[in-house]
Amino acid sequence: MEPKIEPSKAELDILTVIWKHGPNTVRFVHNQLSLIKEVNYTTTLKQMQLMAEKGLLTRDESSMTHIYSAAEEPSKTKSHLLDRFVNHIYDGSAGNLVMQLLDNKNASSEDLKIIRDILNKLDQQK
Amino acid sequence: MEPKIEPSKAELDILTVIWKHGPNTVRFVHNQLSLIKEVNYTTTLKQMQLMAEKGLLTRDESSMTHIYSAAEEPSKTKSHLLDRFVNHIYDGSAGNLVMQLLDNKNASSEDLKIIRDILNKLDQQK
DNA sequence: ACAAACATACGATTAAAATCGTACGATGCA
DNA sequence: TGCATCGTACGATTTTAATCGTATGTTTGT
Repeated sequence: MEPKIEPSKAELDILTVIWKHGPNTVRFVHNQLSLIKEVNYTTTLKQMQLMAEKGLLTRDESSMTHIYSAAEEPSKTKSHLLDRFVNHIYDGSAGNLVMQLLDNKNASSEDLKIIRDILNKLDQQK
Repeated sequence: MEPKIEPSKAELDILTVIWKHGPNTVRFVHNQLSLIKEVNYTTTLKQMQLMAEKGLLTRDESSMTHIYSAAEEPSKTKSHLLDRFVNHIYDGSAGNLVMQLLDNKNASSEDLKIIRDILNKLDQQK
């Protein structure tokens, strides 16, 4: 069983980059982060080193320039975060969450289609 | 325009109590918190005082025992948190979120019904 | 009246998260 | 070869969140 590590805010930013672009160097991640916030290179480096220690990332040290990867499948981590979110904010009810998502929010028609498709698929499975 | 204050973890715990039970005293909130975590009374007090300063809570000081309320409609705050969550974790796509919610997670049949109903309602509005 | 229980206020401390500066080894190339 | 560039390591600091201790006033019950 994997430890349920809660990535912090800054850590999540880094994970997001790696989720999106795949395993990469500190330099690359840092450049991406720089697009959305001002931060020192060594800060990103240190952060990623700590994340590797914690088990959020793994790294390949075979070449001098280390390559960092997400330790878990993105969907697994996201799923875990989603779970926590639903429990904390929506009292564990997925229905409540979706209700607000569709009611209050601007879900695109694509979103609606996707959701409908999923529901249909679930129907067929029964 | 309200300030978009990000409630911290501990603050969210407090908000959750007030959302659930309505405006209440520090003592009451503290007792509820004590059910899920160990914390000193004055810690809860201070936290709520700070939250009032920040504008997360309002308080009625007319009687000696102050009554704290959520400053915003729960749905508004939740909606804001949900929005941030979707943007951060699911790249802004509500569809992606729901997909995972229904695919990976155990959405109850009630949840599914709720979601279906919402979709139908949205259909009719068009 | 007065002690026990409960209230707020608030400074101080502790804990956790995030950032940065500096040292120093590798690499590339003029 | 030597210097600019890029890499990691790591201690130290800063910032933010969270907690607590103590002071002091109010209420309540006997």
